Amino acid sequence: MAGKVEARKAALREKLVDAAEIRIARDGAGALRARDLAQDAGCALGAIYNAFDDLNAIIMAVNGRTFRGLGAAVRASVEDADAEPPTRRLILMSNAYLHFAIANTNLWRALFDLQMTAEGPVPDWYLEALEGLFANIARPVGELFPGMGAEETGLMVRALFSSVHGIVLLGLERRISGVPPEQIETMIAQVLRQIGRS
Amino acid sequence: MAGKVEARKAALREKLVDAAEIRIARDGAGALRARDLAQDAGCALGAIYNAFDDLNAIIMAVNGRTFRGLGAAVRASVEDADAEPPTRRLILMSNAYLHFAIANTNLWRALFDLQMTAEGPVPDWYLEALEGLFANIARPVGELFPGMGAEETGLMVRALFSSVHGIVLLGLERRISGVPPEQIETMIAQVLRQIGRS
DNA sequence: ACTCTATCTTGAACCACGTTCAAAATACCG
DNA sequence: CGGTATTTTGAACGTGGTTCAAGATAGAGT
Repeated sequence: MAGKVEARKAALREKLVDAAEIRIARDGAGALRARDLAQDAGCALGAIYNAFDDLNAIIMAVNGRTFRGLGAAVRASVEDADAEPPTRRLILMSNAYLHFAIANTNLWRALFDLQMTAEGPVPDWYLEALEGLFANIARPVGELFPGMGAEETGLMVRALFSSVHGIVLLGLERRISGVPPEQIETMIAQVLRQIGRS
Repeated sequence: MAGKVEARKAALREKLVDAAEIRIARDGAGALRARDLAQDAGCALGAIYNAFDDLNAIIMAVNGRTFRGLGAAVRASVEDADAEPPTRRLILMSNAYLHFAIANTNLWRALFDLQMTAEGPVPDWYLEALEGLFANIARPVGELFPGMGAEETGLMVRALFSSVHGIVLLGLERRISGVPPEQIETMIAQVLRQIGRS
């Protein structure tokens, strides 16, 4: 039984990430407590630090799952929409982004919270997941601006993603924006339609 | 000497906010420590809680200053630009926003960090400051879309602000965006010019 | 099967931090 | 100047992430 240790460790890691996902989804990443996690996973407090470097590493593992789900949601929103005009596809993806953020607010927020906490480099899979999102946006943008150079197109893709992200981010902050969620779709459509208007 | 106590208290408050501003600007709001602050202000640890409810209240006081500075910077950017076309004025304001964020990254970040921490309502002055920013944007937007209803215009104003905010936010996160600061202006201009194109 | 060694697991302990509070100092009033 | 109210103080409390030495366990060699 050479892999027994490995298997136990992997099982513990999975239990910890499961528990962390549930807690982050319910209470936000800032409310994650090592002692709660140990209790949920049925392990000792110190065992967490055998499986992961620190709590942040667990949050990053949860972020990995979240990013996969987000990517799938965005991709699915345009899966059968090849025939739609590019602006329409951008709006479909943005709405998918919005509804993912609404349905998983705390998990989604954790994705962009690595900012102020950690200093170290962002893991590769994180950047790759982001590039995956950008790739979806790049197709309709390329159709909208056929004459645009590659570099400028890349900037436009990032600019559009950031714009939609900003609208969703502030829009979900009801206390600040004062805008009901239904109106967020309207704002996204306003901006994207103006941009895509030929 | 009836006002002596008041004056001392006010002086302490000011010293605390000064010290907090310096520390937040240098290390970020998350690195603010009550003990450091007490040392900087030359008061006892507990005295902080005589002057303010808690550390968050000090951060909010700093946010008040930051918001005033941000509002002034944005206003100044279009002060002598009445003759410019609306799109140009939107770009001027956005660039002012960007450069304020670049020059005061940590202070600017703190403005939008009240999200996950506190639950209570946002103070009135905060919402008013935000409305002040929106009012600046509303003028050029009104000129760009003369036929638009008041409600729709309001949404467009918020949508544009959120878009620029998103571009600046992710743009300054070099680790994520991989876009050099000079390119952020380009992204803003790309989006705003597309939207304002008549 | 039985060591023996390396590894894992455990939870008490450590440290940092926000916040509180009773005592000491100070201010204000008669 | 004496007495009361307020403020200031910093030690102490509670919480929470992380560590570590001791005990438990697994796998290899015989």
